[in-house]
Amino acid sequence: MGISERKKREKESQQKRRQAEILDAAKRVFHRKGYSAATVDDIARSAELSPAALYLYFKNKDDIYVSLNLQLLNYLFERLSALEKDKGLNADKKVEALKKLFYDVFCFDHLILVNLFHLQASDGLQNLPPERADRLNEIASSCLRILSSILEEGMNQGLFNRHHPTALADIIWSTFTGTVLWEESKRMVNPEKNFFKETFGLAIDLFRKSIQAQRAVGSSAACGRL
Amino acid sequence: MGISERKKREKESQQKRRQAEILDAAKRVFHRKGYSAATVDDIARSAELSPAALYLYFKNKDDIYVSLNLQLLNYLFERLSALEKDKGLNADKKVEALKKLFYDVFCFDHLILVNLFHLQASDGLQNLPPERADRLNEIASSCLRILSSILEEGMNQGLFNRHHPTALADIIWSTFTGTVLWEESKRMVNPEKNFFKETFGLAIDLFRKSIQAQRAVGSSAACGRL
DNA sequence: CAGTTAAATGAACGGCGTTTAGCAAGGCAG
DNA sequence: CTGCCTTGCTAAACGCCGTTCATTTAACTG
Repeated sequence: MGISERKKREKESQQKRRQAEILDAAKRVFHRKGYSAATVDDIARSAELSPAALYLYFKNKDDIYVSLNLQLLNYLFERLSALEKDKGLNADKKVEALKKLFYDVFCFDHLILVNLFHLQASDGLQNLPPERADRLNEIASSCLRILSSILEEGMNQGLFNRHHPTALADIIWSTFTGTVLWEESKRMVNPEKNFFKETFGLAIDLFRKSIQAQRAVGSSAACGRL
Repeated sequence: MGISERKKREKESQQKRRQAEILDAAKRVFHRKGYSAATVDDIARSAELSPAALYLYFKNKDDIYVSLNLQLLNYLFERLSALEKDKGLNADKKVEALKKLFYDVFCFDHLILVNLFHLQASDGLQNLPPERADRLNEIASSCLRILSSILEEGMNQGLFNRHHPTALADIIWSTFTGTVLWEESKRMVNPEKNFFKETFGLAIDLFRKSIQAQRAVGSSAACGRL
């Protein structure tokens, strides 16, 4: 039984390795050709497998694609978790740290990121294995939850004016999403320019300023939500 | 010659009418099924034409789609133009008016809007007739230009702190894009909820507050109470 | 060596965007 | 009316691509 155990383990790890190989190949192809132009044949060839083989490890093309997105969301989640737990920073500093954090996520793989957002509100999520769709939603809302808890922390510390934390988190996320898409779109005309870092950095700076409680000038402190 | 002129005119207007009919039919289908699920057959059936007939009036499916988006962008452009020229509002009030303006654009056709943004940074724009692609870029950058000129006006009036106007315009546009996508994405889980107006309104309020020159913060603006 | 299982494939299927060759109807000259 | 041309449209076919299935190959077991 020890032997059959080992075999089972080896089999599983072998399968995971294949999956990872396919994902790597897919990533290369998606990079080169974009989502819709990349064919399953391309991915298969890049992975040195037959197209049919991919369907032993993924349900369909979208599934491959979403799996790549999950890698990226996982990275985002890890970074956000670490930031949330960081005792050395107050909430305001944490918001400032979002500049670098999201920039790193952007650098992690900005092409995948663009298509993640495309997927976000599209109809492409309907024929996914439900387990994968659930995981996607779960991790996305975890990230949002962390954001809003950081903001709430700031309000409780008296650093930020009171607003609905969820709404603020939505705004941060929307700004991130929109900036990635818009800057990427501009890059299709001017491929060499990349202003994501500057634009998003400025957006976060303005955002911080707009929610910071101003102790000296009393009037703004009364700002309430809704 | 008068006769052949008239015939020519009649023919052209007849063609335009067909185009408009097709676009209306396409709009209905895209609404019902979304972009990728909608087939050319669906659109043709809805327009009571054969699929092949559509290709007499549009280059391909994407072309039909982009033409719909152009209608929407035109609407946005008209509204922005009117706002820019409005003598009754100072720059700060104009920025505040963006809340309603963008909300109206959202209401104009939020499903088309979502897909406009999908298209924005995707590879779907490569096989368009260049005339259409140019028009798309042209109108989009016109809108951005108006935004940034409103902001610059505010800076010159001493209402706003100095920033790169283009960067600020990008931020507004990105926030709009991102909010539409994110709220639409949330609506796929909870179809009855729609927080676009509130979220985007708050985002604009915060944005205004963050760029307002301190002195000028009089009665009108200060806190983003909705 | 036979039997079983796992991994992978080649070939085919079906949907869909697109193209092409050709048809029907109306105008117009003779 | 007849033959011909133009205009607007279509039926059928093409080709690409995602996906599936029957089959093969290889490895392991007893």
